[in-house]
Amino acid sequence: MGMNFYAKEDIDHRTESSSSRMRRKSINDDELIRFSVRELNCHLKMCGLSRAEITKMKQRRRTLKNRGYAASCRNKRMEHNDELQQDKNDTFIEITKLKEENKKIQEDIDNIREKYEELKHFAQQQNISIPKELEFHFEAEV
Amino acid sequence: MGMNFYAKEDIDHRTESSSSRMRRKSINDDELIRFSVRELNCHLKMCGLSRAEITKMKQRRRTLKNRGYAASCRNKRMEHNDELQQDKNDTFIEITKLKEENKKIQEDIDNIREKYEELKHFAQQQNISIPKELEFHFEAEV
DNA sequence: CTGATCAGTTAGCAG
DNA sequence: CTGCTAACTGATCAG
Repeated sequence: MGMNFYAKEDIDHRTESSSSRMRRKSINDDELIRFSVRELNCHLKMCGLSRAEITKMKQRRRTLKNRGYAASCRNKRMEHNDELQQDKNDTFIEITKLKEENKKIQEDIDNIREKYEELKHFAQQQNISIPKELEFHFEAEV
Repeated sequence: MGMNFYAKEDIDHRTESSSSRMRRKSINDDELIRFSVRELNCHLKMCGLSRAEITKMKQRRRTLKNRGYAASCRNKRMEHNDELQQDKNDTFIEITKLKEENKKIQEDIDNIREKYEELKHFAQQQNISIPKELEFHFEAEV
C-alpha cells in the first residue's frame, strides 16, 4: 500500500535524473532528507545541477520531510486516542471498585445500627437507662 | 482556509469549461454532486459533451464526493475524541464524588464505633453483662 | 456505485 | 527553515 507510493516516486525520481545532464553521483531521497541544508547545497553544486533543478530538489526535500511530519502527526493522534481510551477503561475499573467498597461500608453501618438497636432494646428490657451522652442517633441513609 | 481550495478549484473548473466546445448550460459543482447518476447522464448528454469530457466530469464528481467523505471522516474522528475527553471529565467528577461519599461513610462508622465502645465501657462500670448475641465486633478498617 | 479510511501532498501558521 | 496540522486527493476496501 504505502509501497506503491514509494515505488511510483522512485520511478519519477529516476525519470528526473535521466533528464538532467552531466550528473555523475546523484542524491537519493534518503540523503536528501538526512543532509543538513549546508551539506545539501554543497552536494547539489558538486552534482552540477542548474538553479531550477536545485529548486526542484529543495522542493522535493520539503515534500519528503512533510511526508514524515504527516506520519508523525497521525501517529500522535492515534496515541492520544489510545491514551484516552485506556483512561476510560482504567476509570471504569476504579469507579466499580469504589462503588463496591462504598456498598460494603454501607452494609457495615447497617449491621452496626442493627446491633445498636438490639442493645438499646436490651437496655430497655433490663430497665437500664443509658446516659444521654452515650446515645447515638443514626443519620438517614444516603 | 478551506475557501482557498474551493476558489482554486472553481478557477480550474472554469478553465476546463472554456476549453470545451459548444456547451450552452454547464453544470456546476453543486449540481454535479447532488444529481443522481441518471440525472447526471441526462444533463451531460444534453450539454453535448464528448465521451472524454463526460469521463472527466464523472471523475470530478467522484473527487467532490470524496472531499465530502474526507470531511465527515475528520468530523467523526473529532467528535469521537471530544466524546472520550468528556467521558474523562465526567468520570473524574464521579470518582471525586464517590471518594467523598466513601470518606463520609467511613467517618460515620468511626463515630458509631466510638459510641459503641463507650457504651461497653459504661456497661462494664455498671457490671452489666451484655449477651453474646448483642456483641458486635468491628472489622479492621479498610 | 457509495461511503469510509489510509497515506501522501499542499497551504499556511507558528516557532 | 522546521515542524505541525487542516483540508484535499487518489487508492483501496467493504457493502
